[in-house]
Amino acid sequence: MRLESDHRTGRKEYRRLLRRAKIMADYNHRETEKYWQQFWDDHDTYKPETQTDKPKYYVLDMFPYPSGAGLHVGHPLGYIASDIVARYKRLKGYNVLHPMGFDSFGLPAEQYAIQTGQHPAITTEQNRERYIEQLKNIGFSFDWTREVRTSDPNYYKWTQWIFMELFRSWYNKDTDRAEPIETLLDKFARNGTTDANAVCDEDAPTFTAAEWNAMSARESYEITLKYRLTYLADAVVNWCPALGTVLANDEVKDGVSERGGYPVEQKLMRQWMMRITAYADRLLTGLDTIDWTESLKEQQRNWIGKSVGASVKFPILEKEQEVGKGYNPSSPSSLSSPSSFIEVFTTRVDTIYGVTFMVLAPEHELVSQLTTPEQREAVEAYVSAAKMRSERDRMADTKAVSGVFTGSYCINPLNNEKVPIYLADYVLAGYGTGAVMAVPSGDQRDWNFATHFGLPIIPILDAQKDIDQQADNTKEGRYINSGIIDGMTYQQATPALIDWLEGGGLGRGKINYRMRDAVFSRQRYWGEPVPVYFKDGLPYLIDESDLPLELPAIDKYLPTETGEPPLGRAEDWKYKGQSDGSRYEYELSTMPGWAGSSWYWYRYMDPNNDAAFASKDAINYWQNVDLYIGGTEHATGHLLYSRFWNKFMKDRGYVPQEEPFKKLINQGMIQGRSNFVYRVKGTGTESIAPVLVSLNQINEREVTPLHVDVNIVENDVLDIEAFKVSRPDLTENAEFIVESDGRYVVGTEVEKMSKSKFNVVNPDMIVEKYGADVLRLYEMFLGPLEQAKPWNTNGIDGVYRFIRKFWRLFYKDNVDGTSTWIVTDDELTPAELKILHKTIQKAESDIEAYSFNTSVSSFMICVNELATLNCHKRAILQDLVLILSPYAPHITEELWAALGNEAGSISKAQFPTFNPAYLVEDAFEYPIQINGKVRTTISFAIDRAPTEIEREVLADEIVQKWLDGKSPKKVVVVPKRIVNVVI
RNA sequence: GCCGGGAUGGCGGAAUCGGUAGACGCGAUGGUCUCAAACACCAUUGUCUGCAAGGACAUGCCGGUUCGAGUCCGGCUCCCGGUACCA
Repeated sequence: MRLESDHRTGRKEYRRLLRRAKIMADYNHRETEKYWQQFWDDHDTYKPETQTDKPKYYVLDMFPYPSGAGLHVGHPLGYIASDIVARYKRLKGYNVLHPMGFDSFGLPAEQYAIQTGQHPAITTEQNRERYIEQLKNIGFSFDWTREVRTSDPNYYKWTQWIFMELFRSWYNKDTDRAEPIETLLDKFARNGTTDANAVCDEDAPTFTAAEWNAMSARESYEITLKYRLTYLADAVVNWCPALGTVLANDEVKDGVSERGGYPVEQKLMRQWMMRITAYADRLLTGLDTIDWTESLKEQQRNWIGKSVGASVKFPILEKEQEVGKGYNPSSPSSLSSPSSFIEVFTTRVDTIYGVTFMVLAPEHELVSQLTTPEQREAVEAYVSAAKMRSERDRMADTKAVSGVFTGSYCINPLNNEKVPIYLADYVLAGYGTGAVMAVPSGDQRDWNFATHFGLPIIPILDAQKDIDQQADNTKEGRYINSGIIDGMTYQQATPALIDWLEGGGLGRGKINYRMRDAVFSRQRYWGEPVPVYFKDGLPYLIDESDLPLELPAIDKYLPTETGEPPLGRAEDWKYKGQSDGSRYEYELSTMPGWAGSSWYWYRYMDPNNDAAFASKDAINYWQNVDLYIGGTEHATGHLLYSRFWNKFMKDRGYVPQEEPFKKLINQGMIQGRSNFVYRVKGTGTESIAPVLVSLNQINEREVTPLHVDVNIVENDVLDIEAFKVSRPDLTENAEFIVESDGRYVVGTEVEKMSKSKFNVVNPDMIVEKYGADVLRLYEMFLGPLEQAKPWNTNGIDGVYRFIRKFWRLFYKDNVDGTSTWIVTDDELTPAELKILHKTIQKAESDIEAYSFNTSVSSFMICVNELATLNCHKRAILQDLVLILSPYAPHITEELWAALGNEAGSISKAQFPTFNPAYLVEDAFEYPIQINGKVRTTISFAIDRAPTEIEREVLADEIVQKWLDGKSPKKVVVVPKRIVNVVI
């Protein structure tokens, strides 16, 4: 545009044109960013090389669930960090795999389908497209040609295939790995169960080879089901009778369904399970080999919850039996059947003489047998009340003591004492044996229970203190009241007791895990169908050639009238038997959300393979994930299941690495920052117009806070006009009481980011206004990656200014609206080199430490200092462009080309080399402390001897003043750090 | 309840090994430029006290170790994540 100050054009108009022209000449992020995004797409810039000598580097993000609300500013936080690492590693000479995809099965899509009748595949696809568009706008260096979607039949074919492999495998404790089921059958045929050291169901029978070989096909098949790594068992679910469906824990609030508010009860249902407990020990020890944060490893360790203890059998006292009258607890007859004793697991077998009662979970299988007629009514009431409480409520509630006596007794095998049997809901059926031997002197919960029910509290260690006030769980001192261990120490007592118990067949040393086998069925539609059909009541795998078993169409996404899962609605959905043409019922449950995400990092290696989940070549090249970034909320779910499947696949020879994710970083959650306007109470009714008062003008007024859209608020000041337009319901005829400067100041609160709180900030608006580079820099600048923080755009202008200041190192705006390239080839000064190399060093060490916020600030310092020095020299700026490029890929790609390099080639360049020679200092400014407080600073040469420093410091005028004639007690000189004079 | 994490100016945060608390940025205040605004630039900005030089206080709270503690130890408070069917 040509501009002339023409006499016919008024001065005002001229300036208006000038202003427009100036904006145009300034850096235009919209055009530039679009241009390079298109360029990268067109040139497959970020596809890894296939023929290369470069080392590989695999950077992975936890893939998102494509929700209807679209990508919000919290999602990109981790993606930006991983993208910076990916781009940095390319500059460092690695062949980088950096893919993205979608975890596209899940409850919200199904919930939406229930409400609208829309097939979840359709809404999921719409959401996916929106996510991709939003992700592309941010300039990530993903190789989109490798995108995976867990709900795509070409993907879930392999999820189903892995399920089948698990079904076809058992865990051999001798080799400590999973093996094909055939090796187990082989052992059975040769030696029966004697040398089959397997992880299996508790009720798996023992048999000889002859017995095995004589079994019918059905019998032996039934037995193998007890060994497979995926198997059917009863598990507790949230059953809502009114909705006729199983609910997720998320859908249950305060014991009633979130939808409708109907009562929810705990119900046992037949479910597919995963034998993850077989891997408990390897999941534990594997943690020592991977570079994850200690806190995350600790969470997994606690989740697995290995405890070393003993299991002990307490014989049940038959009604007619009397203790001491010919009763022999260790006689074989008293322990002959599983219903003749109660088995407990304890980590403190040494406290067994302190047992004064037994507590069973209300779900314990012996409850009805143990309940005496007099107690039946009370027990039944207690059991049904417990059914209404979730496991978490039961664990959390430690204040209220509740329980009920069954009327029966068992025998403490050590001292033949009669022990009353109670039920209490703090004992969980799923942990240990669902029974606890209660030692009130040593366990606080048992102590509370004993006190409440008036049961005796027996001291067992002479070191126990104040046990009439509270339990004392000490292991110190010597045992008292303790029969065979009287006088022993803890270290002596435990082995002595275990020996005694083992000798009598009454117990044994045992390792117990808190972790339970994982429930793998969901009574849902939008998940992978389980590739199983039922014949005569037994499950069989479908033929591998029939994979993928695709989701059938159904009319409604609800359970059937008879309470079967939604797949029961599918018409004519039956498995066609092999030869005889008969048809069989499919499994009607689907897989849980974590199925598809437990192996997806392998699919990215070779996403379009039809013959395998990924080719051997691809897996052998990429091995495992070098850096994985995602939220801590996955600590014990996804990250544990993924490690489990990975170990299984390694055992079966499909993958080479024991652990899938070498290094893991958790990004903190971005919370919403809600804004509020305040309506004076009593206004805004039908007859009274609303009065809306600014935060600092509320004073004595009674007000109701109302959420206001954060997108019409800037620096906590409301755009009143925009508010009126967007919310006429709240603002019709409204009176606004504003601050003295005319502004309306809103209130704020940190909450979860959600549509209903009007606090969702969408990255697209930021990208449009400030550009993707600014969004990327700003999200990193916000604070440490791993820390949770509320989203707040208050500081984004600073980053925006930084980008323009950076641009002005290259271009100067002219008065006529054009701009001039001002980069020179002048020689560099030591000061400039020092600034540059300080920044190179900082950028490199920060990126290696994943401290992205501090490197952004070092870039700001660098640009500020270069601007102050008026430095526009090519040799400095070219390196600066390179080190900034992982953070701000668009503007740097533009400037890289402007500097005369090949377009689009910055990601193939080399990261500048740091040279420490430029940073050498010859003096250090010592802070001088008097009694730990800095009073002055004095500069000394780097190599100055501490004794000389001490002498000069003491001679210093200010130090003399503080000494006030006294001589110092002590002088601490730490070279290149500090001097402290103690008076 | 249990497990894990966190708390530093008006705000986001920095201080990497126990060594100058508050880098960098936002906001605010004053100024330059402008008819005006925006942009840009300059200066000030933890609190209290003092004319000033300076001094006192200060990293959620209480106590300890140390020449020296935001950092290490003991005891609390509050907030966040997970708690087995949200992903």
